[in-house]
Amino acid sequence: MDSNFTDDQTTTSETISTVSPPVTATPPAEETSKKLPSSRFKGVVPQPNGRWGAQIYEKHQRVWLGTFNEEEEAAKAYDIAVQRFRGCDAITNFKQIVTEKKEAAMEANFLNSHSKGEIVDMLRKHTYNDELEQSKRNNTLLENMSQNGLNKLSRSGKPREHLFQKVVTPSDVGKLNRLVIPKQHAEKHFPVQKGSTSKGVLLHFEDNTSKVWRFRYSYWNSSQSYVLTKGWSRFVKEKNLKAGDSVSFQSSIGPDDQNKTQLYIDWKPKAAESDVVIQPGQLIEPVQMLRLFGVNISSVSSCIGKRSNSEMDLLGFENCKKQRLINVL
DNA sequence: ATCTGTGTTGAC
DNA sequence: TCAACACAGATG
Repeated sequence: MDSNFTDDQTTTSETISTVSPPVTATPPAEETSKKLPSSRFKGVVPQPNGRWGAQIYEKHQRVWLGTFNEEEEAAKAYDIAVQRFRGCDAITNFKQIVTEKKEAAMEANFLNSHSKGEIVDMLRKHTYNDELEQSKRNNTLLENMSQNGLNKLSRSGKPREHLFQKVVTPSDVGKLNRLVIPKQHAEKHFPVQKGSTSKGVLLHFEDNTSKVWRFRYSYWNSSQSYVLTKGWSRFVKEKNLKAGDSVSFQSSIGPDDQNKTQLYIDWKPKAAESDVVIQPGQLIEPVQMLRLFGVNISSVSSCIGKRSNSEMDLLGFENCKKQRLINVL
């Protein structure tokens, strides 16, 4: 049947032309017609339009990791996901080039401090790299300022749960007075009755100075988007938010307890591409550079750093029981 | 109209 | 678990 093996590269003579012999026509296994080319990477599947999808399986279910222009990018996305999902012993597409212990530890910490859903979301939106870099900078900053794990506790000492983070778009900080909440996050963390038109609800958020912000939260049928509207522009103004900066949301108690959950909002400026040495105590100026998305997901890595429990939802990890705990920090 | 990513199935 | 395949539904 399939004489269409070897989708090798070797640009052999490709008679792409419209030959189409009337005889049973052995499909070229490429180009438009039928068979999509298989990927040589694990977790990567072809898309009808020539792009590549990444996916990983867990509990008999597929978790979609997004689509990518390059096969290699999709493979890298899978690599990141598989390490978050299955830990350090997971098989990846690319060899893990551990540049520096510190870097590796930072990425490991980054992975461990985000839920699977958050990592998947970053991969889908192609923002993983950006967020990782920001995380690294923040870690460095915190490190310089000494003191440890104050990032997970609110000032009042109550434990916070990170809900999600968004890199704000130009329109989020423009004159529209609205912040679009990515659908996935909105429906997970800020449930609202979709049918009940645009009245929305009033949500209270506390910022890192204990100031309380009230935003109207509603669903816009016209754009099929969840948005924070009334009150948002004031936040943008006071914090001097610029496109590329990030806003993040946390909650105090369990995510299910809608009633008593205290919500928090935080923000951080867009990290610069390189350099920018921040001295301890120095004020951080929001960077005004505007980039689209990150370039490539380079060296994924490492399982240095221990995995903190902190998660009830995941099924057991078989691996990772004997991780070397290297203290880098 | 285009494309994503889900439904589904069968192999490993 | 995994990818191949088809296409419903999301997106622009």
